[in-house]
Amino acid sequence: MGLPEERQSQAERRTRSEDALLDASAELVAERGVHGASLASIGGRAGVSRGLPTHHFGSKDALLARLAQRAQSRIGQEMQEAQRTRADRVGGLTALEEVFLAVDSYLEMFENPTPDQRALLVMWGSTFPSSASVDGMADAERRSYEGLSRLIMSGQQDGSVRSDVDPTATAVLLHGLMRGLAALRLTDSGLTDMHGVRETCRDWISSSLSPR
Amino acid sequence: MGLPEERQSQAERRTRSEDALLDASAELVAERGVHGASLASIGGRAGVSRGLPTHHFGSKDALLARLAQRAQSRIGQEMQEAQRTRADRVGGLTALEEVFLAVDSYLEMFENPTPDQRALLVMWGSTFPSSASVDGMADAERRSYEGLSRLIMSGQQDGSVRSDVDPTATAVLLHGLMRGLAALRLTDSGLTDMHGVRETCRDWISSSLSPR
Amino acid sequence: MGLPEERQSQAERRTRSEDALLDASAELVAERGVHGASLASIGGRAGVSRGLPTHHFGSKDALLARLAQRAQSRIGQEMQEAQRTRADRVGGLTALEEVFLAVDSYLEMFENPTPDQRALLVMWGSTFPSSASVDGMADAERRSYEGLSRLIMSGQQDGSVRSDVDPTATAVLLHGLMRGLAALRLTDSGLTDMHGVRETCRDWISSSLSPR
Amino acid sequence: MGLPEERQSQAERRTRSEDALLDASAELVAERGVHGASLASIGGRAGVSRGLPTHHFGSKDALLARLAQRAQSRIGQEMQEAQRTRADRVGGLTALEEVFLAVDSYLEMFENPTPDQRALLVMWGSTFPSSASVDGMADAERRSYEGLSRLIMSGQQDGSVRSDVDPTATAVLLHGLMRGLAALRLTDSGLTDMHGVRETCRDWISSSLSPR
DNA sequence: GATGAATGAGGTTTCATTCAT
DNA sequence: AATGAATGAAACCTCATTCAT
Repeated sequence: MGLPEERQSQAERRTRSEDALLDASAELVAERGVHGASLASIGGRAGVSRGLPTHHFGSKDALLARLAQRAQSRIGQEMQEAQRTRADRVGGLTALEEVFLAVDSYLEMFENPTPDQRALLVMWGSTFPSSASVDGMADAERRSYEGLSRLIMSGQQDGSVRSDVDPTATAVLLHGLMRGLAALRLTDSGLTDMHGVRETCRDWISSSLSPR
Repeated sequence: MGLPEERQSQAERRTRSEDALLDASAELVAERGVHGASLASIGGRAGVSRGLPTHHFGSKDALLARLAQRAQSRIGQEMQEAQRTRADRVGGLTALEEVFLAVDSYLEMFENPTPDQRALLVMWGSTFPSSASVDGMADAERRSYEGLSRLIMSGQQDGSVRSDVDPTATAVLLHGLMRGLAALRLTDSGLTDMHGVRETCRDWISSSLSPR
Repeated sequence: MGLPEERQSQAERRTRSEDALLDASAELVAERGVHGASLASIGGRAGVSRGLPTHHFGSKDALLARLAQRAQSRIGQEMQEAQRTRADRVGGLTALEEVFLAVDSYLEMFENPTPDQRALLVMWGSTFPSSASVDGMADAERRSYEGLSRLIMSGQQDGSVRSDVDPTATAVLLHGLMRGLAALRLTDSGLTDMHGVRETCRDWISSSLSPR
Repeated sequence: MGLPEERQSQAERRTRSEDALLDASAELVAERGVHGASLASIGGRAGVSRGLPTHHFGSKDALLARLAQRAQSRIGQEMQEAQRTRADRVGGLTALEEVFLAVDSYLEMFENPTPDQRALLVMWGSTFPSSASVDGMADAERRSYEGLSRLIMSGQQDGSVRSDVDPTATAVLLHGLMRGLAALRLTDSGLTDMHGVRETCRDWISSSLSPR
């Protein structure tokens, strides 16, 4: 009620198109990389015309930025979901347990990554050249690292993390570990024992951060 | 003696040309990425003609493969050098100390990476898409991971590494950690405290792998 | 009275929309040229939808033709106005005085041209290529030239113009002079002394056409 | 002698290509306008590939600038030629006679304009929009107008031009007249009596500038 | 009457590669 | 061995136009 039906229909059509385009983009970026995913191929895979991607998003950069944004927000939701599920089961979580869970649920995703997740990592890889960037990527990376840093500091306050670790360096290390492992998983599909790696991760975090 | 001088200088000139081209390639790949480094720009940066890169290497893929190869071998040499230097100073190294050193000297490189080192990581980033590859990259990655794995197993034999760790999973973890941290350094030039991260790394390895 | 009020307001709204679109078109054609003025930008500048220009005028060519027509008719009215004003002040005008006035009032317009006037000249400039045309432009140009020609002939009859001038060639000359000077004014906004040029024009016409 | 033959051949080939491309550009700009002359069509008309125009000139703007430059220099040469021929015949020319000749030889060109000449005028027409320009056009126009202005002043010194005319305003007027008449010739190919117009021009200049 | 989603042709530009010199 | 002229495919983007709402 409120809006005339036609309006809704137009908006719906637009939303549907955009979602289809972002889905297609995610697949193609995951398969062929940022550069290999041409706007024409994206249109084709989405079942629309070659010109629609530009028409809707204005430019390829804008499309990629939107894709990154969507993937980041979905990953964030999934990780919050994992936190909530776990908290419901075992009651309150210590900060250290939250660190565990953050790393572990991230790695779990990459056992069977969705196109969005793969695409996001591919886009991350495409930002290694010094003059390259994907809009919104740097910010999201910083947020991720800062979140870890805060978590560690609050762990030092609630006693679940040793007080003599450097929160900043530790956050960088965890961040690098997560991205690096996820990337290895993408490049080496023969890396089947991701599960064992996740366990080892947990042990490392425990032995390095738990109070003796 | 042996070859006529003229011949020698021909070969020398060729070698010099190739090195200049690879140097230029490394810089440009580091700056603009694999795709952004055009053969024409490589020729230009090397101070030679547009056609020479193709003439020498046959194709862009071949040039990139050669660049990857050179960078890998240089990095390998530098790491062996570090091992040797250290061994000379303190006598024999335990396997665990070799692991320390492998990770630490790798991270040290990326405090001030050469164009070769940056380029190699950029090329690694460009292999994240499922259908992408740089010739020789996958093999080198596997060798790196297998070397770590062997090192850990020999550490379990010489007693410097706890016997209950999984060598495979641990090698993957270390490998991912190295690549991930190096990549973070490239993407976030504000990441100034790489030194602190290296120390934290040593602590993690120690508390996770040393016998209690 | 007559039409129901609703009908009238519908028609009025349509007229207002069209005028707004033509105003926007004039501005954009003056700024960016015939090709640079896209239908979408015209809709945007007029504060309506992207689709309305096509909806109202059917095609871009038709819109441009309407714009040309409106601008021509406005310019014609303004010049007639000038004639009438002058005639009221000094009584009857000789044909030579009418020629003076035609040229002078045209040039006066281009001291501070309206978007319509600029746009019309821009459209004239876009007809220089041999295969180009703007509907209605050629006819209007011919009418302008023929009017001048007739004026000169009637000047020869009323004695205000020398009898040995060629009316046709003179009309062409005057026509070219008007367009050329207006165009210079558009391309060289530093051409500040249009006023002096107008005076010089009057002198030229006088010394070339007045009986000795 | 001097350069090795191969070098010459390469350079020759390049020169030939560029000339062919500029010739084709002139034709197509004259026919279809600056915008209608696509790089692909230029390549096609020149009998080379679609990509060559950009390859040689870098961009469409650069190509147009080169075309304008070539046309301007050719026109300049042709007008100097006319001056020289005339001076040889009748001995020294007064400044007023040089003005005559400048205007007359320019108009003579446009009785049967070459593609270069047509193209240059078409490019001039494409600069009427306020945000449009062709590199080098504005400068050339200013030089043309300044040359006329200087000519008139020197006519006032040698006594061939009346001392009470304003050299600046007169130069503007002549410049506008030349451009305007040439443009009329282009737009109205039915304007057959260009010859009569040229004579009328001479009379106007004479009666307006000659001392009484 | 009006909107704006969608199409697809066409434009400029970049670039790896081929080849004559 | 080396140059650079030439090709042609493919990329991104703009835009007039069509059409469902």
